[in-house]
Amino acid sequence: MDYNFSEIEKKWQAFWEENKTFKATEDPSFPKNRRMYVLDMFPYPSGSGLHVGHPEGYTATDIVCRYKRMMGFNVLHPMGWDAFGLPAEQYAIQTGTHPAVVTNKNCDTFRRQIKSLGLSYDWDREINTTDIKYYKWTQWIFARLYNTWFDEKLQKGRHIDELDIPAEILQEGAGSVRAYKDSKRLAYYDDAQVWWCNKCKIVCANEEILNDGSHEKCGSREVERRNLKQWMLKIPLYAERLLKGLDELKEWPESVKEMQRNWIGRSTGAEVDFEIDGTGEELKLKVFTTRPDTLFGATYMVIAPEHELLGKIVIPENENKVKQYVQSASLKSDLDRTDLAKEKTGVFTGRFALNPVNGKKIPIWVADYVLTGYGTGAIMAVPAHDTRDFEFAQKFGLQIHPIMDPATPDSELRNKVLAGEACWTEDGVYINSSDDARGIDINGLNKEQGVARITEWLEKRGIGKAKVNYKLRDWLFSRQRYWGEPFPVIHWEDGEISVLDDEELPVVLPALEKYQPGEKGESPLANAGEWLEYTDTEGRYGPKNRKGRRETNTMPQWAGSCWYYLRFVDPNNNEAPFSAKNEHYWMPVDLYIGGAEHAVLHLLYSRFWHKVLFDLGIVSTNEPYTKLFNQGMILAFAYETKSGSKVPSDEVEERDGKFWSKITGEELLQIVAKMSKTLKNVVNPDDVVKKYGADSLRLYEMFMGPLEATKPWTETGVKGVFGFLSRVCKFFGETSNITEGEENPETLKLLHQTIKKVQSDIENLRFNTAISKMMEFTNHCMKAGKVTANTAMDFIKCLAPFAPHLAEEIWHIHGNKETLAYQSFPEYDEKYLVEHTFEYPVSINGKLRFKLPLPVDISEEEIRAKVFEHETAQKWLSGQQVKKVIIVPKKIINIVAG
RNA sequence: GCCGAAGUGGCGGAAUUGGUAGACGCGCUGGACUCAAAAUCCAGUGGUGGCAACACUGUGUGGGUUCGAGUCCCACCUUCGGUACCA
Repeated sequence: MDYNFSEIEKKWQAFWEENKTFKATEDPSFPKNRRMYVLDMFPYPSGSGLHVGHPEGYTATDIVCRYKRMMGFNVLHPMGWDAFGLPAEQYAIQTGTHPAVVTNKNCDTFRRQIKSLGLSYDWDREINTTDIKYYKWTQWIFARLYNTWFDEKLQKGRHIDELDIPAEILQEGAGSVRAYKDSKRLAYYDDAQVWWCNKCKIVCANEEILNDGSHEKCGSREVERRNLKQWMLKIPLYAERLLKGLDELKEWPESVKEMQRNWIGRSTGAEVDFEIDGTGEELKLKVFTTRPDTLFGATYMVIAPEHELLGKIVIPENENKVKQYVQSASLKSDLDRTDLAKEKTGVFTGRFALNPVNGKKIPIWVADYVLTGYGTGAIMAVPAHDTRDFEFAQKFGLQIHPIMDPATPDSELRNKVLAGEACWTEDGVYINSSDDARGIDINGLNKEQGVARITEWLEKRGIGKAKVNYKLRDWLFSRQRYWGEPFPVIHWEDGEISVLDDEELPVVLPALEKYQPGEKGESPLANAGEWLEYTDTEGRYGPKNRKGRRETNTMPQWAGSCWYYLRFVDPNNNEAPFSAKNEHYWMPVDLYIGGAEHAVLHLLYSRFWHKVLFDLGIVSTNEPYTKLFNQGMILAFAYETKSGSKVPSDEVEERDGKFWSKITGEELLQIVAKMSKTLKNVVNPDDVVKKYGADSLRLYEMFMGPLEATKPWTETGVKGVFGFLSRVCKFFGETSNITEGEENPETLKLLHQTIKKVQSDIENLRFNTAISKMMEFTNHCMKAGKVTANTAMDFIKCLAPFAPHLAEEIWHIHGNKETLAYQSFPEYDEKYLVEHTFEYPVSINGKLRFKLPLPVDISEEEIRAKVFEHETAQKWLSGQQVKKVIIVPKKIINIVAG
């Protein structure tokens, strides 16, 4: 039979759609361990459509789903759109088109393209984060976050109504109670630092700020950090839970867990208060340190340029200098600060602090190597035992006071450290670390003992305490954009804030005439006229007829993707985000596949929301995703000149295995690079489907290499698997190749090997080797000429998850009426896999000399005898003495002689 | 700098986890079919030497452990990804 893929694929896609073959139902007859929820990271539907990178993960999950259905599982496999995002909004600014129009168009393209690949999604569950029926529930979840506080003792989020209000707060009245509650909520509204472009008058993202401190879009250097009122989420409160939870995730890649651990960045140490000298007030500077044991070596302090006490600390004479420094620091991008890493900057405030362990006066500096977002925004500097402090002290001629005798055999290094000429951060024995008057002495102790002793002393004196610190910061959860979920929030004219009751949801995005940002960098929603106004006619949130203004910020793109996996279990529910029944039925997600770029942020944010929902009893599992897998990136060949400049792929021609520029005639180098518009090396799946069919595309994506590897796309590779499918079609699609009676034992053995290999490779997501085994089997069958119907059908079932269209077609050619999708996957029988002989490789002194087929059940004695009988063995052993014979049954024979 | 992953034919990649290196596919070479080409089919294909049998050599580099190392250990080199002064 000719392989008419386009006809076959059209036919079966229509069949599956008409028959709703892949519709998932909450059928109670499947026990929990026979249900499977397989999820892809849903895409942002960009205007350029799918590229061949998308179907890689989608094909992998599809193979697993189709296989699991054949294994008798009830499978949930949904798809949707993460459709809020900046490009649609920018298009709206330029053209005045509502972003929803563009978004829907893009979704249509994505849907059409994905459907053309024959992926077995249940399209009745399609969701879209920009759908009002969806984002109503995103707002609902935000309201839950707002109304939750974190009980440190129970390590659990609880409803704000369960918060105990201290008696003194109660006494102060309703205002204080409200403020107290607000200070405990997981979501809060406060000043936060954002990048601000003075020219564009808008807030910009970190990535828009270039290395030289200029704004990517307008090129001006008029960018600075500004404080703006923002919504923030207190994710650090869940740091410990998020960290511990990683240990339970046995089926997550270790590398992803490691990245999340580093991101959370737990470190233990102490907070210490330093008195500030001579301000006339009782001012204290709080620092966090992981090395409280080195307090005796603290010779100066550094505070961040943004530190709130800076104004009070600076002495009048230094004010100008410091102001200038702070100003220049605010103009630096993070990368700029980094570039200056080797060249540390800072200025002296003119003020001194008192070292609590010995009362010595130490200068307070301001420097941008101290960050306001980490710890307390201030450090004690111990140049003798901290590399950065050492560099800084050397540059500015600050005192270096060693307090630890290094435990090192390198006496030169040791002497340098003791002379204050080198820095030592490892363990050793303390020196110069006692103060009789204050009753503290750690001389002679080691690091571990020193940390414990000093921390205990600080706590007893009430000037410090042991403290766990996290790198993880509060999550800035608002954007000054139109195309995002509106916050269900009212700002009252009296300054109070309310989150709307559930009955008032959704807050629908109003249509606008113009999508330009509002005055002072506000979201375009600030132009929404009447929509902005809110009057509390019923007195729901306070006094009757109080007037307010709606929140004009919107939520970031993360919001919709933080919980979409939950909506899929019950996507059309209008009463709740999802029913408990369906949540119990499907959750947690059994397999989650997506790109490695989401290893930290998306996965951490979504675990955070999930844990809050778990604490509130809204979901039943502690973690959302049982097994996670990161697919690798698909790259494409690109070309560059000798000098390294890139040449678009359509300006390249190949001659004699070399590459030449069509324009300059210069010889070019072939390199492997990310697909990009500028390199013109983007491969569109539509073209591949048209030329070779969806089954070939699917198969090639999987055959290229291991799923997790990054690998380059080649069209000749697609041709290769296309050839394979054509042979399959030609041989198995032809009923005259089917024979009656017993199957040939060789074929039967290879068939059962194939079944076994395909099965275990799918379970382990190693699709490339499964495919090569099927190729081997097909090659064998074509040589054999004929196979039995059983053999052919078992093989077609193995192929079905990979190339479902062709498999269905062949299945039906052989007279079957039902869809192949729910036929049971063949079982292999060990009895066909048993080998009766084994061809032993025989090595002499580790070098392979000959091969010797032997029955597997003979004794070592017999093997020995047979080996020494062999003429090649005699040749190599003549004149040698045999010292040892190693026989590993069914593996190898090695003779040691000399 | 630090963390992580990886270096195997001309190319993408296999290798039962310490036991025959190069499965499978691409490419290439030769042959069949054809007036010819494409397609298809058959055979060969790590390198060096040899008509061949065969021998030597070979998994980034240099050491080591072992009867035996692509796989384990030590040092180094290269590439890719992540990260940015984290106190």
